[in-house]
Amino acid sequence: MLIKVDPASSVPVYAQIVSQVKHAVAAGLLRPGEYLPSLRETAIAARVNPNTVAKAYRELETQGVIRTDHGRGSIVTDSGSDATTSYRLAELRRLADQFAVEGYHLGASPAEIAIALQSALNALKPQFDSRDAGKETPHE
Amino acid sequence: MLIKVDPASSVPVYAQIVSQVKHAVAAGLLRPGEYLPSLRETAIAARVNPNTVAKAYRELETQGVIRTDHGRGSIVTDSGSDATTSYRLAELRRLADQFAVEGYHLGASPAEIAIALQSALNALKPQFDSRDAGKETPHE
Amino acid sequence: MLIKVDPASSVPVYAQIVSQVKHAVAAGLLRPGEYLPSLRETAIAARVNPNTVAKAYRELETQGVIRTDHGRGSIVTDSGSDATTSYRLAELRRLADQFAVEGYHLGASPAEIAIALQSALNALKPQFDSRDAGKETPHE
Amino acid sequence: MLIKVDPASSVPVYAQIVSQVKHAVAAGLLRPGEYLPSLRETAIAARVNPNTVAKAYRELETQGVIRTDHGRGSIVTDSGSDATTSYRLAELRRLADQFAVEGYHLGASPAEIAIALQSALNALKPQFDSRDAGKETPHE
DNA sequence: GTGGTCTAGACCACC
DNA sequence: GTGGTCTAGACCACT
Repeated sequence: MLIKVDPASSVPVYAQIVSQVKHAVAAGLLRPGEYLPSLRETAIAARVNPNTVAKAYRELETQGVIRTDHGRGSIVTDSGSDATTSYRLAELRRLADQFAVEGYHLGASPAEIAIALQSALNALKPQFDSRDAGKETPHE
Repeated sequence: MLIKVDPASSVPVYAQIVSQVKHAVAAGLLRPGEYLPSLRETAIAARVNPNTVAKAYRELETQGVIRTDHGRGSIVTDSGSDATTSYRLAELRRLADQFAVEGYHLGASPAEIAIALQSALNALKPQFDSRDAGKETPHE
Repeated sequence: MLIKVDPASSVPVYAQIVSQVKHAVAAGLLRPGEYLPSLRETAIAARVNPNTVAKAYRELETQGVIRTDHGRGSIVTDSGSDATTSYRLAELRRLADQFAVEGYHLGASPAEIAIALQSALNALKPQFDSRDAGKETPHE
Repeated sequence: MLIKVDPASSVPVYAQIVSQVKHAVAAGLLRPGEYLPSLRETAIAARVNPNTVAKAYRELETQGVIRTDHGRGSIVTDSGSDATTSYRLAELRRLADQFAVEGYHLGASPAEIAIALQSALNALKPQFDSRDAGKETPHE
């Protein structure tokens, strides 16, 4: 779990950390139940202030990706949001729309856009599989 | 071309305007060559400070979506980015990856994610078609 | 709207501010639509660091008591939580239970406890009335 | 006497234990003179560090709810605070006020709030009765 | 003017 | 050891 940050970027450092942790979880580099590196550890590794990491971890907690036990550390909890289905689908549609529009303005064709997504989904396939197995067929 | 803005959102007002104009262009509500509503008009309609709209228009100009003729107004120029192909594909891949990860954390399945995208692309199909016709068959 | 803070208290300063703003709203000293004093103003008045006030305001925002417009300030929004009824009742019951237990351990009788509550509710009566009027009989 | 703890809660684990013991006493699950489960027992049952339980018991002793006999265990002593009447009433009023304000922000009506309290008091009625009998009619 | 981000560093609470 | 609170002060983004 190695976090790298670009302090010159316009996207806030804490948001970069949030994004990287979410990617790591989705990519299976961090598994549910596993501890995240401690605040200070991450702060040193990423060469940022511990407060900044704290803010990122707080944000991850409100998003339901991790859970923090005071005095012990932060644990990956994620196995899908527990939001209502209707909210999830609406949100998904919103993100899809945004992605499609960005693709359009990049000059890509619908086919190119769809292929790019397939490629991204394939890269995450193992995580989807193991999660969905845990959810839908717990009888194994 | 009606612009609505949520001042309490964490995404800056000017960025909301940028995003809405880009959506309008991608959706064909604003066509290349057409004038945007004037800065002042937009400011009143959206109940925001004219400076904020000015910033949004400036940003759109930087992104190559519109062109501003001093004293006359702003015209839609966009018909796809003129960035290099390799940059476009890399950027597209980055966006796709991000979309896939967000979908994962929302608890959606790969199929649901792909379907959401198809649905969004279909909604924009007319724009893609007319643009691609203009691009690929200039022999007309 | 005067905020006072006891830095020696075991309850965090930011939580003291949250509590005082909520009391002020419930008491009608701050009315929906009104601006809160700015971060810096409050920080100076309460003799605390602006960051501490910022944390309090952020917390009030997540609780739905205020709404913050970037660059403009924070506005009182509260006219009752928009949580689901079942959640509200469960939460209310939890708080009531806690209050009753505390009363027991203070050595108070059930009658004393009920009277103390009536007294507190009476003090807030005008606020309840105006809110409920706005909600239930908007035909006036 | 079964203690359950949520390590991810923002209220400290030791405070959760304190609160639960107080509830148990108020609810009559633990009666004056009775022994609490041993420190170690509780630690194992609640899956927490024995030091944490020790801190909770120390706090309960300070509050006058239990008494610890070295080497023998902890006994419930509580049958109401021995604070002065004026302090008790002031404290009660403070708690009532806080409860009323929280109820207001939850969107509840005064009637709903009062009813929630009655319901909570009724659940504790047997304890109040037996305690008050012991206090007010020691002539038996 | 407003609030937001980040840093540096002290001190505390919890386990 | 862990995370949480608070301060001081710089700098930025938004309106």
